[in-house]
Amino acid sequence: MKIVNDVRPTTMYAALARQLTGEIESGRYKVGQKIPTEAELQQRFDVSRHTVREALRDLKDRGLLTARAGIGTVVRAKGSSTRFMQGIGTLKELIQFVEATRMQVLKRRVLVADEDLAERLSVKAGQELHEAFVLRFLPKEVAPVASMYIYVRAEHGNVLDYIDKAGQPVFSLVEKHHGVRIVEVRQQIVAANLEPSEARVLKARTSTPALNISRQYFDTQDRMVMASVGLYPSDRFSHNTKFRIQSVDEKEAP
Amino acid sequence: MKIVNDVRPTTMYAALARQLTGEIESGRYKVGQKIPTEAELQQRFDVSRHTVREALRDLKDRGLLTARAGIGTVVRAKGSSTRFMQGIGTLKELIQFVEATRMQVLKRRVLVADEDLAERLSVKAGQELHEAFVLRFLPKEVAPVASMYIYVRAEHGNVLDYIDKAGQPVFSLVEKHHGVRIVEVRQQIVAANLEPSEARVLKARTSTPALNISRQYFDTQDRMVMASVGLYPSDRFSHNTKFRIQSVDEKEAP
DNA sequence: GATTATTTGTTCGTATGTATT
DNA sequence: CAATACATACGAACAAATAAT
Repeated sequence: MKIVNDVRPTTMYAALARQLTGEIESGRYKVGQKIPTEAELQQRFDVSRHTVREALRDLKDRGLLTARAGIGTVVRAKGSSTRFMQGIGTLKELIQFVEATRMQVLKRRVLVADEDLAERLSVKAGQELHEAFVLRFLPKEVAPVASMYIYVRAEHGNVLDYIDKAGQPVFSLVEKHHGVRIVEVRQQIVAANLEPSEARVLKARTSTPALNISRQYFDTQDRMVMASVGLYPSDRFSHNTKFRIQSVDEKEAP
Repeated sequence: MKIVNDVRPTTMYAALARQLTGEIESGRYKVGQKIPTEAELQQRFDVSRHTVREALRDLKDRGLLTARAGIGTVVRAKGSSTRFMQGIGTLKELIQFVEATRMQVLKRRVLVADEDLAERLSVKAGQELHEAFVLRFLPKEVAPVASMYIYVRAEHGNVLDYIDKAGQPVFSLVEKHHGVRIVEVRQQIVAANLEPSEARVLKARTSTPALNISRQYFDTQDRMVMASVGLYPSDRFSHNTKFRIQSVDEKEAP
């Protein structure tokens, strides 16, 4: 089992992005201040302007920088601590949610994805999958916060043996046990009404409104590694997000 | 190149992105299938490869495409306008959503927030507010994607005169007209069932499940500047978020 | 299994446009 | 009007991943 916690950048713009991120976090460039121009960065790191722009694009996408023609590129926020629009903090929330709840496995089975399921989980039809049907509970509650189906590929099926014991998200179990790295998570939220059978296991009334939250986890090869489809009754769960923005208009000098 | 929508792109890659989006939505390229190679697109539209890649990058960012070296570029999802409107997980998406829909104002009134509303909107009870009840439509659709109540403080009430004309988010109208700066957005999603009256204006069936999405916009003084409470029927709207995970270098402050 | 062709990914160079000072 | 700085767009070349021979 090989854990590739590969932090060393593989491309030049990734390296540059990392370097700049560090300089922002370390306070060399402060929030509200301008960073050097593209031309200056180009000289300083001896790369082409295109490479500089790719790196800057990365930081912009992550909400750390904003650029305006004629002005320059301004630090919008400094990394890790705050939450940004890109969902960086949302993943942390996801992990926190998992760690704050306990899980009870009700059913297990092995199945082959038909057209419909394959479509919903972003796998090819015919893919063999292991499925677990679980309930999630808050610490002292008797009624579950959510019911959910969890799917992993057949070759990773054994992780489902541990999911109710390890107090960590299923996706990190797969990462640790099988050396894959999750790189992207896609989440879809739709509204639903509880069917009688669903209401029963959730100890809720039939046709209570609920959030249907599906998540799919992808590795570096864009392969679906894990998926979950959950029902969260509206009286027990709400989905909250907070975006911090800083629209840049002007700034006082230091 | 024929552009159907009333939003005219300002740059070539934006035009190309729009064109490709349309071809995916119209079913010319289906989910799971490959689109033409970059070289072919370059020829077909007579632009440089750089321009093609910028357009493809846009679609990838919006989750419609995924590309892999050696394989090609594959349609991952067929975007918005057919059935689902993509939801808002980032500020960029919020602005895109607003620009892609048109707004119809049904009612206006002035009111004073009682305990309950004040609580829900994060203002003090007694605050005077201007309210607009609006519908949001996708281009060419007759049934609205959403109904929503929009609230602004009394001193900014006049912006509600422009919200159906300016093709921009209400919060940026407030920013421009009154010189405030929105710094934080809080969003809450809960599941709901449509009441008969709500179903009527939305042209939907009663007790259709729907997402109830509330957003509150705060300025630098942490003052609620604007708020909205919307109902999004589940057959017309889903809330999609994508987060990319990068190496968690996990160094803690002492 | 090795080689080759195909396709996206990265990197360089250059020029022009647009917004701001 | 001129200088500055980012935005867009053209061109070219090689690398890396994959599929086909």
